[in-house]
Amino acid sequence: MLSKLSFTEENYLKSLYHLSEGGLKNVQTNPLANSMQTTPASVSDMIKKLAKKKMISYQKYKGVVMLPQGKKVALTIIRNHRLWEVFLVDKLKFKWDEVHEIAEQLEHIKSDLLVNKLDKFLGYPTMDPHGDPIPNEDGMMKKIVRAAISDVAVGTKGIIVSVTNDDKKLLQHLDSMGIKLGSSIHVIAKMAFDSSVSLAIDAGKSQFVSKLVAENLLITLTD
Amino acid sequence: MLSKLSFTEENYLKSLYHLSEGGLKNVQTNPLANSMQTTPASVSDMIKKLAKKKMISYQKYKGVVMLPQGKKVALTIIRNHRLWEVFLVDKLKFKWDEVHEIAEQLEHIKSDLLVNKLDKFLGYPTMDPHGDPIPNEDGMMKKIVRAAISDVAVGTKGIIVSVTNDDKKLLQHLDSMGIKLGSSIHVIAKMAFDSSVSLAIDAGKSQFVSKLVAENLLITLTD
DNA sequence: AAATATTTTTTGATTTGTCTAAAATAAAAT
DNA sequence: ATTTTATTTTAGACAAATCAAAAAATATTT
Repeated sequence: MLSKLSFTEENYLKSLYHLSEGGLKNVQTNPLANSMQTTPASVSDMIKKLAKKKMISYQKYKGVVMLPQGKKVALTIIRNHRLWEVFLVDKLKFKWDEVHEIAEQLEHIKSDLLVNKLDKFLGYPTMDPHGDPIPNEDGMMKKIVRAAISDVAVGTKGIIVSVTNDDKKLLQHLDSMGIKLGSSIHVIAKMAFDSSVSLAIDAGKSQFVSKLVAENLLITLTD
Repeated sequence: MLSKLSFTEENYLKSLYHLSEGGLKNVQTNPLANSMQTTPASVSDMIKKLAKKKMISYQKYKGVVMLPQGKKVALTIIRNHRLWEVFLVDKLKFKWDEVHEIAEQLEHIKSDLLVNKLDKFLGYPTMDPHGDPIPNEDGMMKKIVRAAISDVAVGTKGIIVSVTNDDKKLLQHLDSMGIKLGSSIHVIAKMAFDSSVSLAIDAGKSQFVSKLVAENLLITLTD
């Protein structure tokens, strides 16, 4: 049985998961303290507690390695977070940049049934509004390949997952072309002359975007 | 500005609101301890803290009176709770009686914008799945009207909130007709002959119930 | 009004998460 | 191989929320 974890413990495991790149790497005390916005002393204390609960293993002065149970908890929290973000954006019409703080709270609601029903309600999304993959109940997630449109070959298809620039004028420009997060993209042609790119947006007729725009649109490749 | 309150403090205020019947009555330590499933000693401690934060006023040994700020907090929590319950039942298809625990967690998520967007998404409901009224942003709620089905006019719509008889045979009978707490009811017709009533249950096709059954089913009127 | 019972508060302890300052260890530089 | 620097841990303390047991105040009974 899973011993119940506090919000703080869950957040430590989530941070550890990210810093260890999915549990692959060893994590030191200082980076973790930095990531958790706390002191190395507090991290030392918490590490001992998580080790006692078999979530991580560690040797004094040698850093932390995540154990399977700890990874599982972290992936559950990440799954919760990302599903709630989809809910907030798709259903409640939040902007994609307003949802993080609220999802930080919602991710700790404890009920597997709730999250699974939410998943179903949302249509089993595989990606959150920031283009990050959503783990399934078993912690599996699709590996996502991201690239700027300026970097991919002609013929590439993908989905807009990020705009790496929040200039109001750019966002307005994209809006007027019908480009938004989640839009499907087909790269039709690239002009050698000025590096502008011809795109089909949501299977519509193709339009040109400038080199600068193409550099700021990240897509995930769909096949 | 609202000083931030802990989950526990919010729960105390919610309990106080219910026990004081909306802030009208004085509340003693023991009933509050009972309601919070804790000891009188803990209640004494917490009362002092809430008084210091101007949520309540109290005199030693004389019980607690809610102050406007405390009532406001309590009504916000109650609003959150009931809106989330509507979400869980209407959107995620939880059963009526499965939602309380999860709503107890969700009610403490701190974001006014979130709750107001949820309210809109749900179509500004005025009642939760148990037939209790949902306060609006200003803490106002519709006064709920309850009546036996035998007493209401043809055309009335409502939600089953109580069965005033716990005879096993009645409960089995209701079950076989798909009538349960939370079922929505539309009174289609009343027979003068035997005072039996024709009901549409959960917008299904109409069925007859006897005078005796109609007298034992309480609904809250929906419009 | 005194005795008894009930209710409430205080006292002192525990747990969780945190911190600062000091000590211990490891890594880097000389 | 020392010394210096950086990192990590320990020690001791604090605030929040809790509890059991003892003390104090109030209510009720006789």
